[in-house]
Amino acid sequence: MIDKTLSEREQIREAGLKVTHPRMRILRLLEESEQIHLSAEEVYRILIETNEEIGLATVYRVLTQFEQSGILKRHNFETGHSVFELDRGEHHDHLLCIKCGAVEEFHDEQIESLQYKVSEAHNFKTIDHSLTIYGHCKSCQV
Amino acid sequence: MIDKTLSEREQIREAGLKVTHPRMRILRLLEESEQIHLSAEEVYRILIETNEEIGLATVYRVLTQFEQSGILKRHNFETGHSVFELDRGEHHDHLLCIKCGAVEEFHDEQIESLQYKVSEAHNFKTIDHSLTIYGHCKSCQV
DNA sequence: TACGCAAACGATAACGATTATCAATTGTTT
DNA sequence: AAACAATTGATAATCGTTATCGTTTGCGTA
Ligand SMILES: [Mn+2]
Ligand SMILES: [Mn+2]
Ligand SMILES: [Zn+2]
Ligand SMILES: [Zn+2]
Repeated sequence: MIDKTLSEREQIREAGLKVTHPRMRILRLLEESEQIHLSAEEVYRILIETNEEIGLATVYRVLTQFEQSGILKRHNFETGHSVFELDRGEHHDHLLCIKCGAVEEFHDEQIESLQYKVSEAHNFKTIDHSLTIYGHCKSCQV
Repeated sequence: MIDKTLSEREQIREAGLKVTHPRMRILRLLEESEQIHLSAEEVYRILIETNEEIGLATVYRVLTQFEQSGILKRHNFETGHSVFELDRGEHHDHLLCIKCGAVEEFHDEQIESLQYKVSEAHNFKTIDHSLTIYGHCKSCQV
């Protein structure tokens, strides 16, 4: 959950992490990217293109740290690699186009509460859930 | 979708595959296992314990073939590996205990139809979806 | 039943994403 | 500015899975 009034520097501090060049650069990148959902490799590639000398290991490490401190959300779509996005505080689920890779977001309160009901009916204590709809997006239909 | 009246031999034939020893053995194992959801490594380990000389590569290959021909369903829970289960014809989703690994199944027609609505609202053509609730099962709660 | 041959097998190398290692560097506190 | 733990980046290692390839096998045909 991100308080948008916090600067990158403050967010990193709040996470209990030192404010280093790689961390600042990666957080800024996530905030400024057109693409909301980015993989570690994509973040790395963007850094390289910006002539940043940041190692791939650092990218993975920082993304994981940001996830653990709540700055980022990690998603394991069925693409073989994790993707990350800033935690904007509002839970949502995803529609993923299996043709072009486009990701759309949605939130449906009814689905959420029905999930909770299901969970209760099974005496299950929900911690998290993942709902992804796979298919063809509007522009990928024939 | 499995026609339960078909023997293993017939199911494999229907899939357009030769009836080989490894395929028969793996299909039978899936049908006779207490555990509904099994990973490739688990299938391999069970075969080894039964003194079957079936290679790990063959296990992966056969599971994938069975999936492609509709005999099995593959799930990518957030466990780092795929798990497989017989396709019993009735779609369902899962509750996964992150403590003991137990998997429970559920089906909620309301959730299904709401997902369809969401999909429609986004001009999205649904092909598949994956809904998994993560948490603590009844026996893992303090 | 034996033959022929594509299909399938199993050992193992290779792969892609991710994590671990470790010497050198850097941020923060004094 | 010194001191020192935290962090970095190059790279080795790991893990689940897939590709390779010489050998074996299922099965349609003679
Ligand atoms: Mn999202
Ligand atoms: Mn199931
Ligand atoms: Zn698309
Ligand atoms: Zn449990």
